[in-house]
Amino acid sequence: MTKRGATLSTSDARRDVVVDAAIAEFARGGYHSTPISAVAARADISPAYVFKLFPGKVSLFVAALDRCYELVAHALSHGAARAADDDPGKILHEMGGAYAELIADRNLLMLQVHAQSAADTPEIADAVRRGLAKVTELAKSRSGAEDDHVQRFIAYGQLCHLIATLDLDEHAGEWAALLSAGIRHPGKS
Amino acid sequence: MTKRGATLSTSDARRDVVVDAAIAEFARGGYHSTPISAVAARADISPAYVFKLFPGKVSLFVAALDRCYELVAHALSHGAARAADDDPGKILHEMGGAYAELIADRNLLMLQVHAQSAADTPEIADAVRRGLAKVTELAKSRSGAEDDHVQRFIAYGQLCHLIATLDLDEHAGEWAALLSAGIRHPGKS
DNA sequence: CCATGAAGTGATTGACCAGTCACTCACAAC
DNA sequence: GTTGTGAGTGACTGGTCAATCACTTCATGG
Repeated sequence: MTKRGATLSTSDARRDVVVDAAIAEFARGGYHSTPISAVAARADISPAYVFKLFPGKVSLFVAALDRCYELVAHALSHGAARAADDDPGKILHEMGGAYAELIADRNLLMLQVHAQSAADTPEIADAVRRGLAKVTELAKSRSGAEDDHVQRFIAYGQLCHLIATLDLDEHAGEWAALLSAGIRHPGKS
Repeated sequence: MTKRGATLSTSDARRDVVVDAAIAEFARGGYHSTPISAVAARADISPAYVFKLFPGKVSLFVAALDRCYELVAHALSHGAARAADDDPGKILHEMGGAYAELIADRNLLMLQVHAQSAADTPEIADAVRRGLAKVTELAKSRSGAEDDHVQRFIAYGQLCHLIATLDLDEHAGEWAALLSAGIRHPGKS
Protein backbone atom coordinates (compact mmCIF):
# COMPACT_ATOMS: atom_id res chain seq x y z
CA MET A 1 0.00 0.00 0.00
CA THR A 2 1.23 3.47 -0.69
CA LYS A 3 2.34 4.95 2.49
CA ARG A 4 1.49 8.42 3.58
CA GLY A 5 2.84 11.48 1.81
CA ALA A 6 6.04 9.52 1.35
CA THR A 7 7.68 12.60 -0.07
CA LEU A 8 11.06 13.02 1.45
CA SER A 9 11.95 16.50 2.45
CA THR A 10 14.36 18.19 4.69
CA SER A 11 13.60 17.87 8.35
CA ASP A 12 13.77 21.65 8.71
CA ALA A 13 10.92 22.12 6.27
CA ARG A 14 8.93 19.48 8.12
CA ARG A 15 9.58 21.24 11.39
CA ASP A 16 7.94 24.38 10.03
CA VAL A 17 4.89 22.46 8.89
CA VAL A 18 4.64 20.80 12.28
CA VAL A 19 4.87 24.14 14.08
CA ASP A 20 1.99 25.48 11.97
CA ALA A 21 -0.05 22.40 12.81
CA ALA A 22 0.87 22.79 16.46
CA ILE A 23 -0.39 26.37 16.54
CA ALA A 24 -3.74 25.29 15.17
CA GLU A 25 -4.17 22.25 17.39
CA PHE A 26 -2.86 23.73 20.63
CA ALA A 27 -5.06 26.76 20.02
CA ARG A 28 -8.05 24.44 19.86
CA GLY A 29 -7.47 22.33 22.92
CA GLY A 30 -4.75 23.94 24.98
CA TYR A 31 -1.55 22.31 26.06
CA HIS A 32 -2.70 19.49 28.30
CA SER A 33 -5.67 18.23 26.34
CA THR A 34 -4.06 18.28 22.92
CA PRO A 35 -2.29 15.03 22.10
CA ILE A 36 0.77 14.97 19.92
CA SER A 37 -1.15 12.66 17.63
CA ALA A 38 -3.54 15.48 16.76
CA VAL A 39 -0.68 17.71 15.70
CA ALA A 40 0.89 14.85 13.79
CA ALA A 41 -2.35 14.10 11.95
CA ARG A 42 -2.77 17.73 10.92
CA ALA A 43 0.83 17.84 9.67
CA ASP A 44 0.27 14.53 7.86
CA ILE A 45 3.05 12.91 9.81
CA SER A 46 3.29 9.97 12.15
CA PRO A 47 3.22 10.80 15.88
CA ALA A 48 6.56 9.09 16.31
CA TYR A 49 8.28 11.39 13.90
CA VAL A 50 7.20 14.46 15.83
CA PHE A 51 9.45 13.26 18.62
CA LYS A 52 12.33 13.08 16.21
CA LEU A 53 11.76 16.67 15.17
CA PHE A 54 11.21 17.98 18.70
CA PRO A 55 12.67 16.56 21.88
CA GLY A 56 9.34 16.56 23.71
CA LYS A 57 5.86 17.97 23.94
CA VAL A 58 6.79 21.15 25.80
CA SER A 59 9.45 21.92 23.29
CA LEU A 60 6.91 21.74 20.49
CA PHE A 61 4.50 23.97 22.38
CA VAL A 62 7.24 26.50 23.02
CA ALA A 63 8.18 26.49 19.36
CA ALA A 64 4.57 27.23 18.45
CA LEU A 65 4.42 29.98 21.03
CA ASP A 66 7.64 31.58 19.85
CA ARG A 67 6.31 31.65 16.33
CA CYS A 68 3.04 33.13 17.58
CA TYR A 69 4.77 36.06 19.27
CA GLU A 70 6.96 36.53 16.25
CA LEU A 71 3.85 36.97 14.14
CA VAL A 72 2.33 39.34 16.69
CA ALA A 73 5.45 41.47 16.78
CA HIS A 74 5.52 41.57 13.02
CA ALA A 75 1.90 42.68 12.85
CA LEU A 76 2.40 45.39 15.46
CA SER A 77 5.43 46.66 13.65
CA HIS A 78 3.52 46.73 10.42
CA GLY A 79 0.65 48.57 12.07
CA ALA A 80 2.95 51.19 13.53
CA ALA A 81 4.40 51.82 10.11
CA ARG A 82 1.06 52.73 8.59
CA ALA A 83 0.24 55.44 11.14
CA ALA A 84 -0.36 58.82 9.52
CA ASP A 85 1.51 61.07 11.91
CA ASP A 86 3.80 60.83 14.91
CA ASP A 87 1.20 61.08 17.64
CA PRO A 88 1.88 58.22 20.09
CA GLY A 89 -1.82 57.70 20.67
CA LYS A 90 -2.50 57.35 16.97
CA ILE A 91 0.37 54.95 16.52
CA LEU A 92 -0.80 52.74 19.38
CA HIS A 93 -4.26 52.83 17.90
CA GLU A 94 -2.96 51.61 14.58
CA MET A 95 -1.00 48.87 16.32
CA GLY A 96 -4.15 47.78 18.10
CA GLY A 97 -5.95 47.64 14.79
CA ALA A 98 -3.22 45.54 13.25
CA TYR A 99 -3.35 43.19 16.21
CA ALA A 100 -7.11 42.86 15.90
CA GLU A 101 -6.70 41.91 12.26
CA LEU A 102 -4.03 39.35 13.05
CA ILE A 103 -6.06 37.48 15.63
CA ALA A 104 -9.18 37.44 13.52
CA ASP A 105 -8.83 33.68 13.07
CA ARG A 106 -8.57 33.20 16.85
CA ASN A 107 -5.69 30.75 16.63
CA LEU A 108 -2.97 33.11 17.80
CA LEU A 109 -5.29 34.52 20.41
CA MET A 110 -6.32 31.24 21.98
CA LEU A 111 -2.75 30.00 21.95
CA GLN A 112 -1.78 32.91 24.16
CA VAL A 113 -4.67 32.26 26.52
CA HIS A 114 -3.76 28.60 26.83
CA ALA A 115 -0.11 29.44 27.27
CA GLN A 116 -0.94 31.67 30.23
CA SER A 117 -2.82 28.79 31.79
CA ALA A 118 0.08 26.41 31.21
CA ALA A 119 2.63 28.78 32.69
CA ASP A 120 3.31 26.46 35.61
CA THR A 121 5.67 24.67 33.25
CA PRO A 122 8.79 26.83 33.55
CA GLU A 123 9.79 26.62 29.89
CA ILE A 124 6.35 27.80 28.85
CA ALA A 125 6.38 30.64 31.36
CA ASP A 126 9.75 31.71 30.02
CA ALA A 127 8.45 31.71 26.47
CA VAL A 128 5.43 33.81 27.43
CA ARG A 129 7.64 36.30 29.24
CA ARG A 130 9.97 36.49 26.26
CA GLY A 131 7.07 37.17 23.93
CA LEU A 132 5.40 39.68 26.19
CA ALA A 133 8.69 41.50 26.68
CA LYS A 134 9.17 41.75 22.94
CA VAL A 135 5.63 43.03 22.41
CA THR A 136 5.82 45.54 25.24
CA GLU A 137 9.17 46.92 24.23
CA LEU A 138 8.07 47.13 20.64
CA ALA A 139 4.88 48.99 21.53
CA LYS A 140 6.86 51.45 23.60
CA SER A 141 9.73 52.05 21.21
CA ARG A 142 7.66 52.28 18.05
CA SER A 143 4.96 54.52 19.49
CA GLY A 144 7.08 56.62 21.82
CA ALA A 145 4.13 56.66 24.18
CA GLU A 146 4.34 57.16 27.93
CA ASP A 147 4.65 54.07 30.10
CA ASP A 148 1.13 54.24 31.43
CA HIS A 149 -0.26 54.46 27.93
CA VAL A 150 1.66 51.35 26.90
CA GLN A 151 0.42 49.61 30.03
CA ARG A 152 -3.14 50.45 29.08
CA PHE A 153 -2.48 49.13 25.59
CA ILE A 154 -1.50 45.74 26.99
CA ALA A 155 -4.36 45.74 29.49
CA TYR A 156 -6.93 46.27 26.76
CA GLY A 157 -5.27 43.52 24.77
CA GLN A 158 -5.93 41.19 27.66
CA LEU A 159 -9.53 42.36 27.83
CA CYS A 160 -9.77 41.64 24.13
CA HIS A 161 -8.63 38.06 24.78
CA LEU A 162 -11.31 37.65 27.41
CA ILE A 163 -14.03 38.98 25.14
CA ALA A 164 -13.04 36.72 22.27
CA THR A 165 -12.61 33.65 24.47
CA LEU A 166 -16.12 34.01 25.85
CA ASP A 167 -17.72 35.10 22.57
CA LEU A 168 -19.14 38.12 24.32
CA ASP A 169 -20.16 39.75 21.04
CA GLU A 170 -22.47 36.81 20.36
CA HIS A 171 -23.77 36.28 23.88
CA ALA A 172 -25.35 39.68 24.11
CA GLY A 173 -26.35 41.26 27.38
CA GLU A 174 -25.92 44.73 28.75
CA TRP A 175 -22.77 43.88 30.66
CA ALA A 176 -21.28 42.15 27.64
CA ALA A 177 -21.90 45.19 25.47
CA LEU A 178 -20.28 47.35 28.12
CA LEU A 179 -17.12 45.25 28.10
CA SER A 180 -16.95 44.98 24.32
CA ALA A 181 -17.59 48.67 23.61
CA GLY A 182 -15.03 50.11 21.23
CA ILE A 183 -13.00 46.91 21.11
CA ARG A 184 -12.38 45.72 17.59
CA HIS A 185 -13.34 42.09 17.65
CA PRO A 186 -12.74 39.62 14.89
CA GLY A 187 -15.34 39.37 12.20
CA LYS A 188 -15.93 35.76 11.33
CA SER A 189 -14.21 34.70 8.13
CA MET B 1 -30.51 14.33 66.77
CA THR B 2 -34.17 15.04 67.16
CA LYS B 3 -35.60 14.85 63.70
CA ARG B 4 -34.23 14.11 60.32
CA GLY B 5 -34.25 17.73 59.23
CA ALA B 6 -32.44 19.03 62.28
CA THR B 7 -29.53 16.65 61.90
CA LEU B 8 -26.82 18.23 59.83
CA SER B 9 -26.31 16.18 56.74
CA THR B 10 -22.66 15.39 56.64
CA SER B 11 -23.01 14.91 52.91
CA ASP B 12 -23.64 18.62 52.36
CA ALA B 13 -20.81 19.52 54.69
CA ARG B 14 -18.53 17.20 52.75
CA ARG B 15 -19.54 18.89 49.53
CA ASP B 16 -18.33 22.22 50.89
CA VAL B 17 -15.01 20.74 51.94
CA VAL B 18 -14.60 19.18 48.52
CA VAL B 19 -15.31 22.48 46.79
CA ASP B 20 -12.63 24.17 48.88
CA ALA B 21 -10.19 21.43 47.99
CA ALA B 22 -11.19 21.73 44.34
CA ILE B 23 -10.44 25.45 44.31
CA ALA B 24 -6.97 24.83 45.64
CA GLU B 25 -6.14 21.91 43.37
CA PHE B 26 -7.67 23.24 40.18
CA ALA B 27 -5.90 26.53 40.82
CA ARG B 28 -2.63 24.65 40.95
CA GLY B 29 -2.92 22.52 37.87
CA GLY B 30 -5.84 23.77 35.84
CA TYR B 31 -8.79 21.74 34.73
CA HIS B 32 -7.27 19.14 32.44
CA SER B 33 -4.15 18.27 34.37
CA THR B 34 -5.73 18.05 37.79
CA PRO B 35 -7.04 14.57 38.55
CA ILE B 36 -10.03 14.05 40.74
CA SER B 37 -7.78 12.00 42.99
CA ALA B 38 -5.80 15.13 43.87
CA VAL B 39 -8.95 16.91 45.00
CA ALA B 40 -10.07 13.84 46.88
CA ALA B 41 -6.74 13.51 48.66
CA ARG B 42 -6.83 17.15 49.77
CA ALA B 43 -10.38 16.72 51.04
CA ASP B 44 -9.33 13.51 52.79
CA ILE B 45 -11.85 11.54 50.85
CA SER B 46 -11.73 8.62 48.47
CA PRO B 47 -11.82 9.53 44.76
CA ALA B 48 -14.89 7.40 44.30
CA TYR B 49 -16.89 9.39 46.78
CA VAL B 50 -16.28 12.61 44.90
CA PHE B 51 -18.37 11.14 42.11
CA LYS B 52 -21.18 10.53 44.52
CA LEU B 53 -21.11 14.15 45.63
CA PHE B 54 -20.78 15.58 42.12
CA PRO B 55 -22.04 14.03 38.91
CA GLY B 56 -18.74 14.52 37.08
CA LYS B 57 -15.51 16.41 36.84
CA VAL B 58 -16.89 19.45 35.02
CA SER B 59 -19.62 19.79 37.55
CA LEU B 60 -17.05 19.92 40.34
CA PHE B 61 -15.00 22.50 38.49
CA VAL B 62 -18.06 24.64 37.89
CA ALA B 63 -18.97 24.44 41.56
CA ALA B 64 -15.50 25.65 42.45
CA LEU B 65 -15.74 28.45 39.92
CA ASP B 66 -19.15 29.55 41.14
CA ARG B 67 -17.82 29.75 44.65
CA CYS B 68 -14.80 31.70 43.41
CA TYR B 69 -16.93 34.37 41.76
CA GLU B 70 -19.15 34.47 44.80
CA LEU B 71 -16.13 35.34 46.91
CA VAL B 72 -14.96 37.92 44.39
CA ALA B 73 -18.35 39.59 44.33
CA HIS B 74 -18.43 39.63 48.10
CA ALA B 75 -14.99 41.23 48.28
CA LEU B 76 -15.88 43.89 45.72
CA SER B 77 -19.07 44.69 47.54
CA HIS B 78 -17.17 44.98 50.79
CA GLY B 79 -14.60 47.23 49.16
CA ALA B 80 -17.25 49.52 47.75
CA ALA B 81 -18.77 49.89 51.18
CA ARG B 82 -15.60 51.21 52.71
CA ALA B 83 -15.15 54.06 50.22
CA ALA B 84 -15.02 57.44 51.90
CA ASP B 85 -17.19 59.45 49.53
CA ASP B 86 -19.44 58.94 46.54
CA ASP B 87 -16.90 59.61 43.82
CA PRO B 88 -17.16 56.73 41.30
CA GLY B 89 -13.42 56.74 40.73
CA LYS B 90 -12.71 56.42 44.45
CA ILE B 91 -15.21 53.63 44.82
CA LEU B 92 -13.76 51.66 41.93
CA HIS B 93 -10.34 52.21 43.41
CA GLU B 94 -11.46 50.76 46.71
CA MET B 95 -13.01 47.81 44.92
CA GLY B 96 -9.74 47.20 43.14
CA GLY B 97 -7.92 47.25 46.44
CA ALA B 98 -10.33 44.76 47.95
CA TYR B 99 -9.89 42.50 44.95
CA ALA B 100 -6.11 42.69 45.26
CA GLU B 101 -6.38 41.64 48.89
CA LEU B 102 -8.67 38.74 48.05
CA ILE B 103 -6.41 37.22 45.43
CA ALA B 104 -3.30 37.58 47.52
CA ASP B 105 -3.11 33.81 47.89
CA ARG B 106 -3.32 33.38 44.10
CA ASN B 107 -5.83 30.54 44.30
CA LEU B 108 -8.85 32.50 43.17
CA LEU B 109 -6.76 34.27 40.57
CA MET B 110 -5.30 31.19 38.96
CA LEU B 111 -8.65 29.46 38.98
CA GLN B 112 -10.03 32.24 36.81
CA VAL B 113 -7.08 32.05 34.42
CA HIS B 114 -7.48 28.29 34.07
CA ALA B 115 -11.22 28.62 33.64
CA GLN B 116 -10.73 30.99 30.73
CA SER B 117 -8.47 28.42 29.10
CA ALA B 118 -10.99 25.65 29.66
CA ALA B 119 -13.85 27.66 28.23
CA ASP B 120 -14.24 25.31 25.27
CA THR B 121 -16.30 23.19 27.64
CA PRO B 122 -19.69 24.90 27.38
CA GLU B 123 -20.62 24.50 31.03
CA ILE B 124 -17.38 26.14 32.06
CA ALA B 125 -17.81 28.99 29.59
CA ASP B 126 -21.31 29.56 30.96
CA ALA B 127 -19.99 29.68 34.50
CA VAL B 128 -17.30 32.20 33.57
CA ARG B 129 -19.84 34.39 31.80
CA ARG B 130 -22.17 34.21 34.79
CA GLY B 131 -19.38 35.24 37.11
CA LEU B 132 -18.08 38.00 34.89
CA ALA B 133 -21.58 39.34 34.43
CA LYS B 134 -22.08 39.45 38.18
CA VAL B 135 -18.77 41.20 38.72
CA THR B 136 -19.30 43.72 35.93
CA GLU B 137 -22.81 44.61 36.97
CA LEU B 138 -21.74 44.91 40.57
CA ALA B 139 -18.86 47.21 39.70
CA LYS B 140 -21.15 49.39 37.68
CA SER B 141 -24.08 49.55 40.07
CA ARG B 142 -22.06 50.01 43.24
CA SER B 143 -19.71 52.63 41.84
CA GLY B 144 -22.08 54.46 39.55
CA ALA B 145 -19.17 54.95 37.17
CA GLU B 146 -19.46 55.47 33.44
CA ASP B 147 -19.32 52.42 31.22
CA ASP B 148 -15.86 53.10 29.89
CA HIS B 149 -14.53 53.46 33.40
CA VAL B 150 -15.99 50.09 34.36
CA GLN B 151 -14.53 48.58 31.21
CA ARG B 152 -11.11 49.88 32.18
CA PHE B 153 -11.57 48.43 35.64
CA ILE B 154 -12.09 44.96 34.18
CA ALA B 155 -9.26 45.38 31.68
CA TYR B 156 -6.79 46.22 34.41
CA GLY B 157 -8.06 43.24 36.37
CA GLN B 158 -7.08 41.07 33.44
CA LEU B 159 -3.68 42.71 33.29
CA CYS B 160 -3.33 41.98 36.98
CA HIS B 161 -3.99 38.30 36.27
CA LEU B 162 -1.26 38.29 33.64
CA ILE B 163 1.25 39.94 35.93
CA ALA B 164 0.58 37.53 38.76
CA THR B 165 0.58 34.47 36.52
CA LEU B 166 4.01 35.32 35.16
CA ASP B 167 5.44 36.58 38.45
CA LEU B 168 6.44 39.80 36.76
CA ASP B 169 7.21 41.49 40.05
CA GLU B 170 9.91 38.90 40.70
CA HIS B 171 11.29 38.63 37.19
CA ALA B 172 12.41 42.20 37.00
CA GLY B 173 13.17 43.96 33.79
CA GLU B 174 12.24 47.33 32.46
CA TRP B 175 9.25 46.10 30.52
CA ALA B 176 7.99 44.11 33.50
CA ALA B 177 8.20 47.17 35.73
CA LEU B 178 6.29 49.14 33.12
CA LEU B 179 3.46 46.62 33.09
CA SER B 180 3.32 46.28 36.87
CA ALA B 181 3.46 49.98 37.64
CA GLY B 182 0.74 51.03 40.04
CA ILE B 183 -0.86 47.58 40.09
CA ARG B 184 -1.28 46.25 43.59
CA HIS B 185 0.15 42.79 43.46
CA PRO B 186 -0.05 40.23 46.19
CA GLY B 187 2.58 40.29 48.83
CA LYS B 188 3.74 36.78 49.52
CA SER B 189 2.33 35.34 52.71
C1' DC C 1 26.45 -1.69 -7.03
C1' DC C 2 26.66 -0.94 -2.37
C1' DA C 3 27.22 1.65 1.72
C1' DT C 4 26.02 5.40 4.57
C1' DG C 5 22.87 8.23 6.56
C1' DA C 6 18.62 10.68 6.76
C1' DA C 7 13.39 10.46 6.43
C1' DG C 8 9.76 8.25 8.28
C1' DT C 9 6.79 4.59 10.59
C1' DG C 10 4.40 0.54 13.37
C1' DA C 11 4.23 -1.50 17.44
C1' DT C 12 4.67 -1.25 22.05
C1' DT C 13 5.32 0.21 26.85
C1' DG C 14 4.29 2.17 31.10
C1' DA C 15 1.72 5.38 33.33
C1' DC C 16 -2.31 7.78 34.35
C1' DC C 17 -7.21 8.82 34.77
C1' DA C 18 -12.58 9.39 34.59
C1' DG C 19 -16.14 6.93 35.88
C1' DT C 20 -18.57 2.54 37.79
C1' DC C 21 -20.00 -1.00 40.96
C1' DA C 22 -20.41 -4.07 44.47
C1' DC C 23 -19.34 -3.89 48.84
C1' DT C 24 -18.63 -2.62 54.10
C1' DC C 25 -19.70 -0.06 58.16
C1' DA C 26 -22.22 2.71 61.49
C1' DC C 27 -26.35 4.00 63.22
C1' DA C 28 -31.22 4.51 63.89
C1' DA C 29 -36.08 2.89 63.93
C1' DC C 30 -39.31 -0.52 64.71
C1' DG D 1 -32.12 -7.89 66.74
C1' DT D 2 -33.07 -7.23 62.42
C1' DT D 3 -33.90 -4.33 58.92
C1' DG D 4 -33.23 -0.08 56.30
C1' DT D 5 -30.40 3.81 54.88
C1' DG D 6 -26.83 6.90 53.90
C1' DA D 7 -21.68 7.57 54.28
C1' DG D 8 -17.74 5.94 52.38
C1' DT D 9 -14.37 2.78 49.95
C1' DG D 10 -11.46 -0.85 47.11
C1' DA D 11 -10.98 -2.70 43.03
C1' DC D 12 -11.68 -2.65 38.45
C1' DT D 13 -12.56 -1.06 33.43
C1' DG D 14 -11.91 1.07 29.25
C1' DG D 15 -9.51 4.36 27.36
C1' DT D 16 -5.79 7.79 26.38
C1' DC D 17 -1.29 9.48 25.89
C1' DA D 18 3.90 10.61 25.99
C1' DA D 19 7.82 8.57 24.79
C1' DT D 20 10.84 4.76 22.87
C1' DC D 21 12.80 1.55 19.61
C1' DA D 22 13.60 -1.44 16.08
C1' DC D 23 12.61 -1.34 11.61
C1' DT D 24 11.93 0.05 6.49
C1' DT D 25 12.50 3.12 2.59
C1' DC D 26 14.87 6.38 -0.10
C1' DA D 27 18.55 9.29 -1.94
C1' DT D 28 23.29 10.09 -2.94
C1' DG D 29 28.20 9.65 -3.73
C1' DG D 30 32.14 6.65 -4.52
